[in-house]
Amino acid sequence: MSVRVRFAPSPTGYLHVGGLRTALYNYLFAKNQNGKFILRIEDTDRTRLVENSTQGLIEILNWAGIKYDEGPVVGGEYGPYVQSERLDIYNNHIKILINSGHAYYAFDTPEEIEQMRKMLQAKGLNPKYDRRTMKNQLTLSEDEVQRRVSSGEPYVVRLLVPDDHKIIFTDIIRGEVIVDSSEIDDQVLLKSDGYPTYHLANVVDDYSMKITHVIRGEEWLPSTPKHILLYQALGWELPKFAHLPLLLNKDRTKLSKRQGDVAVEDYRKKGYFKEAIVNFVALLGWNPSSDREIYDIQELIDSFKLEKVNKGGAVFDIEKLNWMNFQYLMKKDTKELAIQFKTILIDKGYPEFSNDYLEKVIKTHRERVTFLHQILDFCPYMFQKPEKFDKEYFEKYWKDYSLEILKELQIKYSKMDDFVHDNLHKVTLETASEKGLKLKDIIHPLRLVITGRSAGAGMFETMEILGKNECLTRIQHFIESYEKNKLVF
RNA sequence: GGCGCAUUCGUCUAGCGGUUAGGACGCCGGCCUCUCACGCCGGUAACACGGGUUCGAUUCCCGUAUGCGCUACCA
Repeated sequence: MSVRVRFAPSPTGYLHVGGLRTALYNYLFAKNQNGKFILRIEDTDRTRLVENSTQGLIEILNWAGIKYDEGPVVGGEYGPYVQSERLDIYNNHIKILINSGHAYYAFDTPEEIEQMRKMLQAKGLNPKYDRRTMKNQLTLSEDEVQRRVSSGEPYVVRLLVPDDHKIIFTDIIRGEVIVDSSEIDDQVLLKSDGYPTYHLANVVDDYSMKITHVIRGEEWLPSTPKHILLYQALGWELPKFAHLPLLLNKDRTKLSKRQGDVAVEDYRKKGYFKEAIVNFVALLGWNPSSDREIYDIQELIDSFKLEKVNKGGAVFDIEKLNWMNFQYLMKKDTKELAIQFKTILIDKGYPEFSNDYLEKVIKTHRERVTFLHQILDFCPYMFQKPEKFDKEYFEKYWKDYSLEILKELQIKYSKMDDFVHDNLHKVTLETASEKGLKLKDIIHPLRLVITGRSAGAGMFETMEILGKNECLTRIQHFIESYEKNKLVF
């Protein structure tokens, strides 16, 4: 039987990085096994729906390169893939469960249930639904039940959980898990608004969509026995289960807002590459037992093994993500980066630079930043003349002879035919020797004049990229300002 | 509270009875150097605890502790 897995988010907001990892592991497993990856939207909670979030979910998944084989928009033979469009299917199964005695109608109001729980808690008992004392199909007469249902009185349908029954299942990641059914509440399967709960919809859909492996977050581990009861009640074969460890904050609580960004979209906006996020998140809770850290998506697919997923939660460490982003910044093709960078510049209102120029700037500066967009902050002087000059740097390196040398260089540079690194180095070094100075005695003041700052790429590389005209203009401009005592710091 | 799951350097992890417990991020130091970086070299730092099993436990079993999850007409 060919592998079929699904990612089944609720459209209640943005995709969480934990959700991204769940989706990714499903995807990696499917592709590794030559199976199908399905996207299903679980929108049965009408109160938490967030408009357009399905669209956002799909968009961010596409951005990350996690393509689904079946799901909303693309369709597939087991659709529809949105639960609110499958209500008939759930209702049919509810009827089957009621008729077979595995589920029953219940008519209690929320207040009555609340009261029951309080009473049980007061007695120190488990606040489970007490099916023997509440208003339901088991305590009411058949006629009464019929009357209430057909009169349109609100009702829910609950799963009749057997007493004292050990539920044992094997989780691919965790091994054998045993839960006693007496711990399990008579779960609501159909809500009074006519929508199914997660438990029912999930089981029915997984079965009818022929899902072979249920790969989901650890928070679902405690409800897996409920699902198994449902499979058994419906006489269905169980899928295999794999419960993924949680993603954690720095303080080891479940990853949440407040302690940093959790939406994938936030990271995208900050300038993280999708390759970095996918690579990073993939290695949170799993790795191919190798010393390598950098993997492209195909390599992840090729080496992915569910059995090798860790059991313990993993802290989302932004420092390592940053390092990984840097790795991809260094690795990526500069042509592609230049195109991206161009849009960043345009957004910030800069004039258009040639791709060739941008590529050169990127090549010489990317090793100094974490994000592509930071190049602009790091070397704004590559895109506009320096307006201010670093005072500390000036005071440290500008000597009484510096102006004289600068004027000499101005003349020498202006006579150069080939304004390239090696020639600039040669000419500048000659000047230094003539004056009995070291190269760096000249380079620092020169850097100040050309860039206004103390930090930057190699001076001669920088000058070569800026070009002869631009450099001479900047030197001239500096001399004028300096002599008029109009330098701005 | 009950139930479940987990526990190797600060963090991500390798390890599947015998290892000087390895790698990566971070941090610290050095080298390189025109600055800032990159890079290179080196350092720091871990098997939660207590019992077993065994010739031998990080590894297997049982407790304890701690953490997390679930305990909804939310998923």
